[in-house]
Amino acid sequence: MAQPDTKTRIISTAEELFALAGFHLTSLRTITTQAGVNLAAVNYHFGSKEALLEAVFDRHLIPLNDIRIKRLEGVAAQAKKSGRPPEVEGVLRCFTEPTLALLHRDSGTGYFRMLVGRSLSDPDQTVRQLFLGRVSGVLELLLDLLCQALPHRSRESVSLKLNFALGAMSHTLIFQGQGGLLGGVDKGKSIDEVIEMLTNFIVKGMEG
Amino acid sequence: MAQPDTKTRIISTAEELFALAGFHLTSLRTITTQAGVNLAAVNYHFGSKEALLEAVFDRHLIPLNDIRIKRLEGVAAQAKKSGRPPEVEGVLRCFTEPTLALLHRDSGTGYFRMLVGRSLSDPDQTVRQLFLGRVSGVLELLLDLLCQALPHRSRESVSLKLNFALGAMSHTLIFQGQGGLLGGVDKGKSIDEVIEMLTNFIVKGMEG
DNA sequence: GCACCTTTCAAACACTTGTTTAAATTATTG
DNA sequence: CAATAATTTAAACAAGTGTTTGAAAGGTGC
Repeated sequence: MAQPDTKTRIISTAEELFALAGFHLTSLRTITTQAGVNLAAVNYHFGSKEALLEAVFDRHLIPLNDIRIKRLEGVAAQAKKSGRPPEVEGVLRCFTEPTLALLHRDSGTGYFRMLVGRSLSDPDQTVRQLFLGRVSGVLELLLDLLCQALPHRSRESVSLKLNFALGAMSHTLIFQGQGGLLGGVDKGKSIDEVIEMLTNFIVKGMEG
Repeated sequence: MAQPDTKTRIISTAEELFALAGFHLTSLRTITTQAGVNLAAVNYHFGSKEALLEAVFDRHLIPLNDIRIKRLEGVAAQAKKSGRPPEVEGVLRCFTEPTLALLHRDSGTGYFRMLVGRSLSDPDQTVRQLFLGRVSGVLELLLDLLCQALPHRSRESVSLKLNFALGAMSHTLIFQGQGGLLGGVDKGKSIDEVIEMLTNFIVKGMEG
């Protein structure tokens, strides 16, 4: 089978290493060696290490955001047409389902899943900002719809609860599939069960 | 006012910088300069940078764990005496309340709060392991009690939900007090309100 | 064939990192 | 006070970092 081209090989290797060891702890020499390319290839094809991280984010995050936005806009249009506020669960699923789909192994996003999970709380400001800049738009749309779905709650309360939900989500993206925090969690649970349980957890917490 | 001794000054400065910029992105030179001590002081007093991180963790984490364990054991004893399983909310509060108390500004743990919030999902394996090794005992005790409180749920399910709850908690520790993810969250909420809302969120999600 | 553009390569660049050393200073103890 | 121990200091160390350079190699079109 033909090897992917240099650029793709670098992105894939970087994605894996960034997810496992973090952005700053992963050196360009480690990436290029594992990818089987020359050290200078990163700066030639991407310009800098930071630009490489952006490319890693964009490869899967742009399609993911497209899906999330389309679904959210669908729910918004539906609500407008019917004249009734959308349901909390329906709104949340627009966001959780495409995101948690990253947990599926066959989607080829195993390492990207971990990277996303960690990025929001990454101690490195560069990583945080690059990531947040790519999701804040979706999050604001999500927040707007949640406020419609919970008209008796203040925007501050809804925003706070959304933060709780995002924390539960990103934590799950990191640890699910590698045994959970305490180990042995995902023995008896299929990925779809995990997705359903997390969605239910968030919906209950949001509505309660 | 007399300055704290060298060791304490290093720990406090390191705590702040580790929380803000992460363990590996914070150099010993930055720490020692800001602390007003000589570069070699870290290796003299602690032995290594990693040992310094351990000292930072231990200063607040040991007392915190003592409180959490005492409260959990209290609930366990109470349940045994009464012959009835403990309540979910009571068990969870043993853990959440002392932990979220880190959010209070007057406790002098402002930066430690962020450090704790990030440590579980830190991309640096060293940070993760040092932290996890200090909390796994409490987490297992917590899981045991939660299983008693939810006898009709499998241990896997309870463990999974506990992971959701921990994600929401650590996320809150990071972002609360600095505007939340999308900004402007903590305008209208007191810290005690936040603690109550998070506890309620977790309890509802756990029971549901 | 030649010329042109893209890509690869080894080497070096300037810089930062954690750690160590040995001398100088301060504190403590007999 | 003298002597011993504890601490602080400036300097150097070896190793690793992202990036740049200029030459070599490969591909494409005329």
